[in-house]
Amino acid sequence: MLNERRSRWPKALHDHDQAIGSSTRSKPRMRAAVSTPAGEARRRALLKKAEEMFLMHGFDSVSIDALIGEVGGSRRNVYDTFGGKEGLFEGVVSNLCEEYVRPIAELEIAASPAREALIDFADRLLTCVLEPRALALQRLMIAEAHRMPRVSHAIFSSGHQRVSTILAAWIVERQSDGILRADLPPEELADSFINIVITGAHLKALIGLTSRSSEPEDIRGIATRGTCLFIDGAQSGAGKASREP
Amino acid sequence: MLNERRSRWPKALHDHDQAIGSSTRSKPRMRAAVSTPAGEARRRALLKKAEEMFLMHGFDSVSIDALIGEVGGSRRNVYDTFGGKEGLFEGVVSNLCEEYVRPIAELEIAASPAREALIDFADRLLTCVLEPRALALQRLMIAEAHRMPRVSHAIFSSGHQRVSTILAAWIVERQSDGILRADLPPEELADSFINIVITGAHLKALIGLTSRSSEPEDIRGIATRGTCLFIDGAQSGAGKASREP
DNA sequence: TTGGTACGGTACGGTACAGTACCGCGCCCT
DNA sequence: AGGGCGCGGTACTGTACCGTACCGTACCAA
Repeated sequence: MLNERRSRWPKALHDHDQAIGSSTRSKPRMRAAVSTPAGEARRRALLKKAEEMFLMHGFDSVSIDALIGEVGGSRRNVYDTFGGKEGLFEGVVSNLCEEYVRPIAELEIAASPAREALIDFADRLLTCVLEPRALALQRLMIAEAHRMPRVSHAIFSSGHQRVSTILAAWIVERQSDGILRADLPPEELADSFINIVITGAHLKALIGLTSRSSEPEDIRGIATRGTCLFIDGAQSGAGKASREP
Repeated sequence: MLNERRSRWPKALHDHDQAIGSSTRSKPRMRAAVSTPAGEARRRALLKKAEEMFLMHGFDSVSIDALIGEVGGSRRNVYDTFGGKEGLFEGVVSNLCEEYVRPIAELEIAASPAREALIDFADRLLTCVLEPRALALQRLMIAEAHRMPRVSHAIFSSGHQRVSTILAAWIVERQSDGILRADLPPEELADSFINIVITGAHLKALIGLTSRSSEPEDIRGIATRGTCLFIDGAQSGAGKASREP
């Protein structure tokens, strides 16, 4: 039916790995996990190069032969270390996700002044999101969503959820300070802010439509302009003529 | 090196197709273009099924055998009619692009009242963009951007450019009416509007993060809320405290 | 009727890849 | 020093697919 390489792969290596040292048969050549420091170094080298190649070309277009040709070593080693191509891919994606999500989860917003705090927040968030590796990872997740739907979903929603929560908490306080209008729920304001400031540039960059953004000054400009418009619409006292029950 | 099936394909069929009926040699079995009405019907059936399968699974994961298995006929016919798998793909994508871009290019905005006109515009635009087939096409373009960068680029930029132009023209008039603030360039306001109202939902839908949007009432809600915030920030008289030279 | 044409079915050639088996070398530990 | 283990290199097996060649058949026109 469909191409979908995976259909050819046997379920080996993980269905009957009850014992390693017992060796009831001769020697099934089932090498143990990484032990040697040299092995660990090779493992890291494989991961590093595989990461680069997967990010650049996607899962299907990278063959283990090509990887071996770049980083050296033998195919056998890849299978023993990662359990196959998918295992390698999962290792790569796992590392990348952690690397991508951490700085976003650690973002904070200064309490005041509101405008500068928001601009700064948007600036740092945009910088995280528009990082070339981050963009490549997200393209990879979109392209390979059918292969790992859970992870693909998680990486986007966790990032967005986290940011939205941080921002909504900050907005609640600004609302009680009387700085931001209180007639809109903080979650909606947070999402609007993200949409205004982040998502446009994000989508353009994902698609590759952007000419040369992701330069720090461009990011600063996007953050500043978006924040201004948002504050004008969200500050206390706005909404006199445009809201209806 | 890399998988990239295309590297195996010869350049045939389009490099030396000077004459069809001349047949200086015996019979190279180069069948003519579609002539029979039955042939046309089969051609359309092939396009239709190929479109569905490409949209669902992407280029690489659809084999001509699978297509033939679904729609009947022989592989030979596909090669004679479309000149190979890539020709078939281009035909599919070409049809889809036209179908996708036309309603967007035909969008218009009522002159007034501003709020309702914007909401209505956003509503119709969102409806176009969030159409399941449109989303599938865009995912396909993202996934296959390396195969047809020109088309992939064009479909996004033409849509965005067109919308931005329409909107900017409308904004200019509202600015001269004194309804919208005139201290910001209309293009910037137009892009901000698109970001607020369209892009967030668009990106979420592309990624598949959205739970059940693209229902008409959801789209209406997104359009309404986004437009309200935009108008509050963009209407004349806003920006008293947040802009700086 | 007869010849040609359009088309379906099958087989073939060629390529690429995943995963496995086997051989042999060098290093480390005992 | 010696044996085992880790590991690289190569060959092999099996699968999938693209593109083409060949053959047989149904249908249409002269």
